[in-house]
Amino acid sequence: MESVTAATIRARMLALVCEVPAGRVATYGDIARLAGFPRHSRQVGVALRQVGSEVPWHRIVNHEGRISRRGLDGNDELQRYLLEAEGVMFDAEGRIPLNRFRWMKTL
DNA sequence: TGGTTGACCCGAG
DNA sequence: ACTCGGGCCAACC
Repeated sequence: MESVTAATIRARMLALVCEVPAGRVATYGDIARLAGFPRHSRQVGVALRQVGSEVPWHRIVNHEGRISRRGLDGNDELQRYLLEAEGVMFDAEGRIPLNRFRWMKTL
């Protein structure tokens, strides 16, 4: 058996992010759970931070359906722009209705 | 070597 | 709906 390294987990998470189709979103927790590490949701954010355009990072939102803030930088506005361009809609509170847009992985 | 931070989540009250 | 506390751990001082 091969040992499960941090790099392995990261690669697996990123692979799952790539599976999220346009017009749908997934939460950090969803990705962590699907990767087989239910409570490692923070690591999804860590992984996405260093990745570039090879991964649709904008389809990942927090458990409230909101765009997670990164403090500085206006990339969160870009994220909303990209999602709306794919047909994802936000309510008046700036949240995405997860019951409608949440991605459910199909076998 | 050790403490703090952070693109998070969840249960309990 | 909100607060509080615990969990998790790579990255960064």
